[in-house]
Amino acid sequence: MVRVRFAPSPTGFLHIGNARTALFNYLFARKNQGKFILRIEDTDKERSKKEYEIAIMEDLKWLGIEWDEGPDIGGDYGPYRQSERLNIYKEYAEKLLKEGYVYKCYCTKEELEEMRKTAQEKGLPPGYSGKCRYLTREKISEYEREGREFVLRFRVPEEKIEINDLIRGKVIFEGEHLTDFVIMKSDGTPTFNFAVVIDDYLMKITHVIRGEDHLSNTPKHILIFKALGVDLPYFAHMSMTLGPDRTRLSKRHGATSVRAYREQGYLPEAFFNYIALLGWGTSESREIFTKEELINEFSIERCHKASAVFDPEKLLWMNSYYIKNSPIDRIYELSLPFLKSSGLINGIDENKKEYIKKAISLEQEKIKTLKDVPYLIEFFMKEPEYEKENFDKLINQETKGILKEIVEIFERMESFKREEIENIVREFCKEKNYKTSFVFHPLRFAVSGRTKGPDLFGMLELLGKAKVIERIKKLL
RNA sequence: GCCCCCAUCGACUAGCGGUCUAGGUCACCACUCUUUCAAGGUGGUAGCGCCGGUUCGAGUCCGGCUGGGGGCACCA
Repeated sequence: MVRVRFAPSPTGFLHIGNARTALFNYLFARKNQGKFILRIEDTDKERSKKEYEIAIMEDLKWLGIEWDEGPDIGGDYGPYRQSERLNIYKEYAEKLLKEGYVYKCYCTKEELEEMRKTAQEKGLPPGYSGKCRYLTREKISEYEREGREFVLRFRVPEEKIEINDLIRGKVIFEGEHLTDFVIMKSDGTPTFNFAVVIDDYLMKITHVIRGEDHLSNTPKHILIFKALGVDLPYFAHMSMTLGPDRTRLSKRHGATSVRAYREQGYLPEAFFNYIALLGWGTSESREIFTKEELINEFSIERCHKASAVFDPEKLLWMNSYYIKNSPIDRIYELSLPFLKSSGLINGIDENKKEYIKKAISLEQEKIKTLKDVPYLIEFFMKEPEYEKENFDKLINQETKGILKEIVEIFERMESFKREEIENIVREFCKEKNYKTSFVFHPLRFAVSGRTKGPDLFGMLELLGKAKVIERIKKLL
């Protein structure tokens, strides 16, 4: 049984790069009929916030990434919040201490700082020198008497460590480049490197799929797995998500949280689809996939080794593509929050529902994000404002005359259907020998206050005879 | 500084030794459709980082260089 996990730390909103990691794990789990587990890595007490934990879960759900085990729904291998597993880490740390895999280190911040400096000068990694590795009994009791705090460090052996990465193949690290690292902090909480291993082991994780930034940490994890005497999971280190300047995508690059895109009016399925294409692709370079298709097509072997630049432009295109191809009911529902916050509508007015839906559908092909909707249909809901520049360009004695005649024609019409309006207006142009555009443009402007907009006749029909006539007359 | 990973159009990618005069998508440009704006259609600009090898033959295999990224914390 495949078991994978996504383990975010709740120090901010769900980041695009993390969302992609979650997605790949999710796809892999579903593809293999396995379990997808959500674990919250909140051992950093300073930066972890409950509200971010909630936000991350909300955004995952919004994306359609649902988990089988997690802090909110539980599971057989809980708890799923690291802050609630502290005694577990302590237990295993003591076991490793007893067995000699780790030792107590009493070094102070200053001593460590000094060590880093000299190590750097010697061309060694800026890590730990092993000072406390073989302390004498006397020295230990002396430190204890002083009341010095200690951390637990892993005794790194000088041996080759080999990773068989599912994406990268064989990766070899020389043990000598690793220095003794901390597994338990002086406050009794585990470090990330220790907690992941304990959790992955106890939660029976079979495949560790995570970002490439963890590749260099993996030797440490392997060392701990070995010290524990347990089997290694499979490792798969996926490429990073970069900003346009090819550095790791971060706040500097603007909107990098899933939440921001959600609030900007992106559809979850568009975001889901786009992000799957970052560092992964099919042999046909297909672009559009449903969630089910993605689950079907996904394979870890097709994951790219090279990192991928996040391209908001392409996401925008994909979003508009999904909007164009979604049923109007869905677009309507998704647009409601945006219509409300723009003040265009208050509650859900059932009477207006069909009207709004039609308005949206007239503009559907033009919507790039849901946030565009209020502006695009605004003039269907309230009186237009006439911009002076266009007014001067389009409304003059001659066009006023034309509009007057049009009003008269409209007034004589019994019904006011798109086809009829178009026929009658075109006929009018022909009779009077006007170029159609010479009539259409002022007409559009008169009823909508805009020079751009949806299909003119569809717009007139939806607005309705009375409204159309009223608006034109008001202008004359 | 040391270690690790990576390298096809501006971006995402297809390509797993000959079928590549390197294909698709976004963006860009032109044309087209048209009542505006879009959308759509058609076409176009643009790429195998460099140097050596291996081979009858290299984008594809190997090595080096260069370039980019990541890691080396009592952050995760």
